[in-house]
Amino acid sequence: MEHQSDSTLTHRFLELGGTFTYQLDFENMTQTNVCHKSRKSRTIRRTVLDESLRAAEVAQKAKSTQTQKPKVQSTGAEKRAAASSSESSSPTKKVKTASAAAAADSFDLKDGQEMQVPGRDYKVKNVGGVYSCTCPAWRYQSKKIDVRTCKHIQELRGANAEQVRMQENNTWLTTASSKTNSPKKSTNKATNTTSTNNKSQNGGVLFDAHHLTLAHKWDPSKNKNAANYLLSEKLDGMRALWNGVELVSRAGNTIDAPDFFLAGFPANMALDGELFMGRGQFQETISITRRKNGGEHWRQIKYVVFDAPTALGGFEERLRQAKNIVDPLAFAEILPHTPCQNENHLNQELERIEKLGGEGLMMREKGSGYQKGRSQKLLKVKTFVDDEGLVYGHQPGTGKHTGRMGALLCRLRNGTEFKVGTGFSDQDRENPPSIGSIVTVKYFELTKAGVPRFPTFQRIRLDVNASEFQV
DNA sequence: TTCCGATAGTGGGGTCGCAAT
DNA sequence: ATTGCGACCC
DNA sequence: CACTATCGGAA
Repeated sequence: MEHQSDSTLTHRFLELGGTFTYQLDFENMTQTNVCHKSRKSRTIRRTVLDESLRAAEVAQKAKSTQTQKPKVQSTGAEKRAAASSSESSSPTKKVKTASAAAAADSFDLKDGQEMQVPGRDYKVKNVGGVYSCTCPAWRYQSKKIDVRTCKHIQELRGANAEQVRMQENNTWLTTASSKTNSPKKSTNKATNTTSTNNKSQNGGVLFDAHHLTLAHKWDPSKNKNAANYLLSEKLDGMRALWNGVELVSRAGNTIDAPDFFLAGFPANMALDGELFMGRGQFQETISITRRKNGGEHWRQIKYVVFDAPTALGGFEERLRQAKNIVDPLAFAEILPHTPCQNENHLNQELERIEKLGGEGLMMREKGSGYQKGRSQKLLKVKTFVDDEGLVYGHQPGTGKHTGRMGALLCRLRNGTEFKVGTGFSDQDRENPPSIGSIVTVKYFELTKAGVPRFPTFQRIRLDVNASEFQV
C-alpha cells in the first residue's frame, strides 16, 4: 500500500434540490458528506477508495479498478453483469482461498462449472467448492459429499489439490490444521460475504455451524408417535451457535455480540440456541443482532439454549450438561422442554402457545443423539393461514426459470401489495394465473407492515369476486 | 415397485451496511 | 441526506 | 423462511 499523505480530496455534485460536497480521506479510509442545504455532515467508513477519484474531478464514470486484495475482484457493480452471463468470474462465495491456491498449478473448475470426463461418460462438477462426479466410485462413498473424491476429480485438479481439499473439509473435528498464523479470535471480521471462517484456522473453535441440526415439519399423516418427543416453544429469533469462541449464525457468520453479553460463555462446550427478545418481536431482534455494534440494545436479548452439540449423550443428558454451564450466565438460559403425552396434548400445547403469540412448537425425539443436518429427530409445528390475493402482474423468472413466471404480483383485499414466488410447479410457471384472477395464498403471519410473511401459492380461486379487493 | 432423505436452486419480507447519488 | 443494492436473517 | 425437481438408496 503506497500511501500518499495529501490525503483528502473534495468533490462537488449537483442534485435536484441542492448541492453537497464530500471529502475522501485516503489515510483513514473515510468519506465525509456535507449537505449544503442543511449544513449537516456525516462521516462514513469506506472499505475501498477509488484512486481514480483522487486524480481530478473528472471521473463520474471510472470505478472498475478496485485493487485491494489480489484474489477477489468482483466489485458488485460488475457482478451484476457477470450474473447475467451465467458463468465468467465466480459469482459469489469466494470461499476456499487455500485450496484455490493449491489448485493453481493445475486446471480447475469454476463455481458452478461442469465438465465431461475425457473418454468416459461421467461428469465432474464444482458447486461452491464441493466437487462431485457422476462415476460410481464417487457416488458410493459413504461420506459427506464435501469429503469425497475420485480419480476423475484428481486427474482434473491434481491429487495434491484434492488432498488439501479433503484435509480442509475435515479440520473442524481433527485437531490442528497446522496452518500458519494465529487465528486471532474475534477479529475475524469476514467483512465481505459468507462463511469462510474456522475451517482452516480454528483457534479454539469447537463446532462448525454447517453441522447444526435442522428441523423437518411435523406431519400428522405420517403417523408418528407424538409421545416420543419433548415439546418446546419455537422461538422466533435468530439461531446462534456458540462455538467456544464466538457466536455465529447458521451460515457461519460472526454475530457481533458485546462482551458483557458473552461474559462467562464456556470455552470448552459448544451451545446451540436462539437469540430472542420476546414473542412478536422478530424484526426488532434481527435489527439488533445483525447490527455491527448493537451495544446496549443487547441487554434486551437472551440467548436461549436448546442443545450442546459437542456434549456426549442423548438429548436430555446434553441439555443437563448445558444447564450447569448456562445457569450462572446473565444473558443465557435453557429452553424448557416438556414430555408430549400424545397428539391431543401436542395440539393443545400448540394452541396455548399460539394464543400467547408464540411462533409454534418444536418436537425433539427423546434420547436422540446429536445429528447434523435435517432429521426427523427434530420437528417443527407451525400454523399457517389461508387468504386470497388479486393478481395484478407477473414477475419474470431468472436462472432455471428464465422465460417463465418467477413470482405473482398480488394485492390483499385491503390493497396491500405483495409477491408470491413459491408453491408453483414448473408447469404452473409456464402458464401462470392470469392478471385479474384471484389466488389462494398461504402465509404464516402479517409483518409489522401488514405484508404476508412466507407467502406460498396454493391454488386459483374461482368463487371470489374481484370487487372485494381495493385498488 | 414405491417411498424417503438429501441437494440444488428457485422464490418471499425485512434488516443492515456500503457506496453512489 | 437519500437512495439503491447485495448479503444475510427468517 | 417455503417450496419443487431430481436422484440414489431404503422400504
